[in-house]
Amino acid sequence: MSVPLNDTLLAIADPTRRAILERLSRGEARVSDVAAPFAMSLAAVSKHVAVLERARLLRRRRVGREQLLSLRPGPLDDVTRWIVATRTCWSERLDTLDALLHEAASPSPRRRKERT
Amino acid sequence: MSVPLNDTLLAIADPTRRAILERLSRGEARVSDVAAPFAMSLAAVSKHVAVLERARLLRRRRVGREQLLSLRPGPLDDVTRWIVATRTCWSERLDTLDALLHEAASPSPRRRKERT
DNA sequence: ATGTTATTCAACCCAAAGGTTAACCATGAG
DNA sequence: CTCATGGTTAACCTTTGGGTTGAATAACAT
Repeated sequence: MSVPLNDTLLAIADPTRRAILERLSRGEARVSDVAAPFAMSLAAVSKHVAVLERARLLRRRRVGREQLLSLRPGPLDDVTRWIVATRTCWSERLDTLDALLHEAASPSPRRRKERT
Repeated sequence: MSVPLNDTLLAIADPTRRAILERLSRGEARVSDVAAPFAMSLAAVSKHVAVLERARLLRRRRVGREQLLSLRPGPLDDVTRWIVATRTCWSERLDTLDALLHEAASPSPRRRKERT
């Protein structure tokens, strides 16, 4: 039942939805509450909430005719994991090492317009 | 010179672009190299690279007629920061705390008054 | 000079995303 | 029952995003 990374990223790659999550990070709220700060229709916010729900980033709890939304940050961990994995795998140090090797190995430096 | 969080998230919210970044995390590569694994035109990949470049997630280094691309993971840190900030602010423990309080404090939890 | 390689650019196409309004369900209040 | 409240759904519109192809640019090889 784990959520595809892409769904998670698509979900948070929108300012409105991030604001919703931030709001929920300060406690439960109804859809209307969450919608209040935005200059858009309730229907639009409802759609955003649906996207976040499909991405398992929030949970709905029906209480009578209202629905209390609460944050479910679990899927965000996969994002963090991807970032960590991508940014630390070889990359940087090896990058600079590579640059050093290139400089050292090439006797004829073409032009040094390159900026680092 | 910092990049808007939204640009960073939009940039990595695409499987092709993530694959490009993963490729670059294993070292520099030319656009053609990066394009090879994909079943799409070079022009399409070139556009993806442009998106990543605008998001400051990679750097281009012109060497003759080729362009060496290398990872620039800096902006990803802002993503991590946002995730940490969002997921740790109140939320979880308070969620469970809230649940506990409801269970413990109200033997007959009819409803919570919130008439606004 | 001519051609080849590496890459971008321009003009399109199509699908998806984000928004709107209006109609539609539920539930709680009177 | 009736009505207002809270929210979703449906139909629609417009903008954006990802893809294509074909021509353009730029550097190197011959």
